[in-house]
Amino acid sequence: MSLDYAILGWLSTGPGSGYDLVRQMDVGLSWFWGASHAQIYPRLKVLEERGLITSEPVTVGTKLEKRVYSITEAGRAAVSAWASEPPTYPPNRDSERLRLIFGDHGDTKAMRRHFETHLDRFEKRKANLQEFLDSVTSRKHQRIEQRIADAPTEALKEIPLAVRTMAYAGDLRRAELEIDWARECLAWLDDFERRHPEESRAG
Amino acid sequence: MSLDYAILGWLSTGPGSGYDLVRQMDVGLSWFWGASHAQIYPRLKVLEERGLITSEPVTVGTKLEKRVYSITEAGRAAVSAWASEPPTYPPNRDSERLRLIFGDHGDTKAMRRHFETHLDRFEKRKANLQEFLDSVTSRKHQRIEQRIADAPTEALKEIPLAVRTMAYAGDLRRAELEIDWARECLAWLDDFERRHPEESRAG
DNA sequence: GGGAATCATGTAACTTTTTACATGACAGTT
DNA sequence: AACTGTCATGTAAAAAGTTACATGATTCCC
Repeated sequence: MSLDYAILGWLSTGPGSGYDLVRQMDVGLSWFWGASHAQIYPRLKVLEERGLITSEPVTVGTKLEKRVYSITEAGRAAVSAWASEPPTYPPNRDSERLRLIFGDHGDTKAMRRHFETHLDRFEKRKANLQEFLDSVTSRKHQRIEQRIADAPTEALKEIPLAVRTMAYAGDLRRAELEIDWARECLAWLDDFERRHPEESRAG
Repeated sequence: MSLDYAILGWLSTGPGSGYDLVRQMDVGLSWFWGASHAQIYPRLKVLEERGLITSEPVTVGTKLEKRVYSITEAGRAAVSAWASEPPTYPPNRDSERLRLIFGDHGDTKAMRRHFETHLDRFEKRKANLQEFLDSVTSRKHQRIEQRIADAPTEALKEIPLAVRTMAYAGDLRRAELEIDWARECLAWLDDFERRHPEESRAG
C-alpha cells in the first residue's frame, strides 16, 4: 500500500504529527501521493500497531494535545525493502479524456470549455511546480537538508537533491506538454468553428 | 462515477455484451479508463436497474447465453449531461515517483532498475499507442465509423475522428516524454557512477 | 474423443478511498 | 466578549476497486 510508504518515507526525514502530514499534502507531497486527513489519521494508527512508527503526545498551550510520530528501525527497514520492489502499474483512469472521447460531439462549446479548463489547470500547475522546483534547487527545504545530512557518504549526499530535481523537473515538463496539447486542441477547434460557423453552438 | 460513463459511452457506439466490454479494455478503452470484469458485470446490472441500458439474452450454440446490452434514451441523455459537467481532478497517485523520492538513496542499483523499467514500460506503450493511432487514422474501427455515421450534420462527422486522434496523439507524446525523462535519469546515474565508482553497488 | 484455449458470467471478501459528520483548543481581532 | 480562522484529531458510512473463487459452454486442434 503506497500510502503507508508515503507516510513512512516522509517520517524518515524527521518526526511529525498527523496534521503536519496533512499540511505537507498541500505543499509538495501531494504531487506524488495525495491523501486526506480521513485516510492519514487511521493509517498512522495502523502503522503504529505494526511497530513501524511510534508516537508521543505533545501538549501545546494548556490542553491541546498532538501526537508526534517518528519512524522506527523496523519502519526504515520496511521502506528500504519497498524501495527495491519492482514497480506495479495501476490501470489508467482519466475522466477528462473519457469525456473527450465519449462526450457529446455536437457540443463544441462544451469541448472548448474542457480544453480551456485543461489549459488553465496545467498553467497553474506549471507555475506552482516552477516555484516549488526553485525552492528545492535553492535548498530551502529543511527535510531535504536532513536527507542530505543523513547520507552515509559524501558522494551519496548528492542524490537526495538530484532525485527531487529530476522528479519535479519531470513534472514541470509534463505540465508543459499538457499546456501545448490543450493549445493545439483549441487551435483545432478554432479552425473547425471558422470552417463551420453554423456548428459553433451547443448541440 | 466515471466507470458508468465509460460503459455508457462505449454502448453509445453500439450494443455489446459485458464480455465485449471486458475485451475492449485490452484494445483501446483502457487507455482512458481501465476496469476488470469484476467491476463491469455488477455495474451493468446497476445501469440496467436505473434504466440507462437494456439487455436481451442471445443464445450462442445450443445453451450458452450472453446478455447483449444497449443504451436507452435515458442513457444517452445521461451521457450528454455528463459531457458538459466541469471536470473533477483526482489526487495524484504515482507510486514510482514516490519510490524515487523516498526510496533508498544508497541503492543506486535499485534506482537504475527503476529507471530502466520506466523506460521499457513507456517504450512498449509508445509502440502500442503508435499502432493504435495508426489504426484509428486509417479508420479501421467499426465503432468509430458508427460514431461518424451517427453525427447529425456533415460538419460534425469530422469530430469523432479528430478527438480520437488528438487523444491518442497526446498519449503518444506523453509516452515520448516519459522515455526522454527516463533516459536523462539514466544518463545522470551513469555520470554519478562514473564520478563515484565506489558507490556503484547496492547500499 | 480428449485437452486446451477462449468465451461468458458471475459472487465474496477484502482493501482503499471519499464524503460527511463531529469535536474541541487556540490565536487574533473587532 | 463574541467571532473567525486555523490547529488538531478523530469516526462512520458509503462508494469504488482488487483479488480470489467459481462455473460452465464452445471451439479448435490433435
